Amino acid sequence: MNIGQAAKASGVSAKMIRYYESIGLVPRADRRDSGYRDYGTADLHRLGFIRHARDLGFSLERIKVLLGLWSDPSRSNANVKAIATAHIEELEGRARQLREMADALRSLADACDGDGRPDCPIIASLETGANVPACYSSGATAVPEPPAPRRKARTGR
Amino acid sequence: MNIGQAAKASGVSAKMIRYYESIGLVPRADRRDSGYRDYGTADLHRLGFIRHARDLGFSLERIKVLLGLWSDPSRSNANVKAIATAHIEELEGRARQLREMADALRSLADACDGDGRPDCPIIASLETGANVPACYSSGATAVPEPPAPRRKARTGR
DNA sequence: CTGGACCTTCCCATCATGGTAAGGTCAACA
DNA sequence: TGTTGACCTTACCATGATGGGAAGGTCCAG
Repeated sequence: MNIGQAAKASGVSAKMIRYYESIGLVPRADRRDSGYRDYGTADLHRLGFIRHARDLGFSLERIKVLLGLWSDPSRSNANVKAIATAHIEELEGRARQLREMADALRSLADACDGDGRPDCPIIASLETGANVPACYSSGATAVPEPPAPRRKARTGR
Repeated sequence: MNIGQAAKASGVSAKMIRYYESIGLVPRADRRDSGYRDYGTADLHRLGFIRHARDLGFSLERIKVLLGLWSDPSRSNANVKAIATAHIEELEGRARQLREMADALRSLADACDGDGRPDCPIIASLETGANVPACYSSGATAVPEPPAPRRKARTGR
């Protein structure tokens, strides 16, 4: 089976299949005399596994671990569950963050008339930072230089 | 004010300030004789605006537009609101997708005993794709070759 | 005058994916 | 048989937003 066929069958693009091979996520494929890669059902199975894991948002790094567990007949489902749980928390954290942003922005948008005049609470909040969640801890204008480590703090100049 | 000072005051790293300048998001900073960039309150204000927009998840591309509207005294708040609304939908879409993944994975994890044996519904679902949301439309094994465009469909070789 | 905190530019890495270009292979059809 | 065009190969570049580091210049307090 050519790489294009494998791609269609597995839902992983040919480009990605080659990439996965290059980073060692899948073993080097068999080659025909022409140099074409040749895939069998075991390869398809593995590619499908990878695609499903990607569909669940797993990073390739973690998928590598999952593949190892998959092919380990003496694996512990506790290990698998631990990886899954960690990943769930990451997903939920990211989702929460996005939701926070969306909520904050929606309340700003709700306060905006959108009647064509320049007056706009959205712009105003971007100016001042009011009602903006500051996801990256910001620091900046908020904290007044916490423990002041040992930086020279070159005063303005 | 040096770039480091501006970074601390605005919450945007020096690295990013230079990058924003290089892509034209902020105007080229004034330079002192030494070649050092020199920032004033207007610059800080602009950097703060950018940071707040980033905190709301706006892309630099969209922030460029928002900055244009910000500095346009005859802007229409309808334009601003439209950008915000589009962005809210994007954020919610992404959040929904992450949440879907998390939910799907959580139900798999809940079905996994985690008792140390190899038996694992998480691994099983990754193999078969059952209960995996297939966020990228997958196609693959699901659809039976939709309208079959006009591809030769090299049957397996 | 020296040390070290700061600045400059330039390049590289991330993560997963897509695009393109230059060239080789394969099968179907005239 | 030759042509056609769908397919394959490798290699390189791009994305978006950010961080890291190197090599070298500037500034100021002690």
